[in-house]
Amino acid sequence: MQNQRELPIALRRAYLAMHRSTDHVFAKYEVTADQFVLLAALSDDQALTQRQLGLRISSDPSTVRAMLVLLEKKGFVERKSHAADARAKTVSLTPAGKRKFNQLWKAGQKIRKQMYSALGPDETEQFIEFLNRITRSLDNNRESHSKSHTTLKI
Amino acid sequence: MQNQRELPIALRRAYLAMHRSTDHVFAKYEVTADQFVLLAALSDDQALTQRQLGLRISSDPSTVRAMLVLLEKKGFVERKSHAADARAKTVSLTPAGKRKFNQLWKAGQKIRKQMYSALGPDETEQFIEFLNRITRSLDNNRESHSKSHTTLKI
DNA sequence: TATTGTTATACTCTATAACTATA
DNA sequence: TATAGTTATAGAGTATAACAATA
Repeated sequence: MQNQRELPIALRRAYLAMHRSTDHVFAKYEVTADQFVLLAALSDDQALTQRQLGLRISSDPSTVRAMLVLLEKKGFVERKSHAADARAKTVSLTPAGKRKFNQLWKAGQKIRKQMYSALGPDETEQFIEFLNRITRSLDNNRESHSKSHTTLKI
Repeated sequence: MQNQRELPIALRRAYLAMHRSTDHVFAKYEVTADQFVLLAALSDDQALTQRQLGLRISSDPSTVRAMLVLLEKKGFVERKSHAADARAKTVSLTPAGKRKFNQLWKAGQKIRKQMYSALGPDETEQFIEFLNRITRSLDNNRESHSKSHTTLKI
């Protein structure tokens, strides 16, 4: 184990560089990088419950709600009560939300290209695997703190 | 270039996992993960100016100031006017700040160990290099937007 | 003229705890 | 009893723009 600081610092720097570049590019579309991540999660599926959405984007229920309220105001998402479970709400993109997501996807192209071109194809694959291993190693940690290991059926 | 979402998402997840685990562990010490990063930057050197500190921890001048105000209130850092440059201020750890940093360093040991043990020694080195390449590829982008390329003499 | 830092301000994300309604 | 989501509340980090003092 080399210098014990290097890895965390490098991870932080890379993430922040990505996050801020993204925020910067998306500023004129009036959407944050985090909101984009939320829209992207919804663009995959027809609809998700708030809880599912929170798991996808690694955010708290109350954080998810705060974000949804902002995005609802802008008209990009809509919430309906879930057909089968009256406690739950399903979240989905509005047509305007889909258009916005497509815009953002294009606007973000340059950044993604920069990131991918920093690594060769094999390296990219390996890099992603490393990231996922890091994530798993830390998630194992948090399991012992969280209550429900049950309903992770995403 | 495979699925264009995978890399950014994996990077985000890994960073957030690290950041939140760290925040969680440090909560009882009443220091955030970001504040820890600032203290760590100061623990290397005798003193830094606020501007230098901002470059180290990838933060805005006004963000740095906000963080320093909080840490000053807790008695962990002190600011003095710079001997040679009356505009600048030098920031350094107080004795209490050094003690706190040492505490935090120990408290964070488990998380660092988890991260490093997810990768072998060679993999770790490679992973850090990949991260740095990603960072550089994005920083090149931002150069064109920022004013001063001159004084990056850290 | 350029740079260091401050101030005022505002916004997003985050988190906790108590709560309602439903399962 | 457990779960989905809300509410109230608070705090941290972030960023911008105008500013004073100094280089």
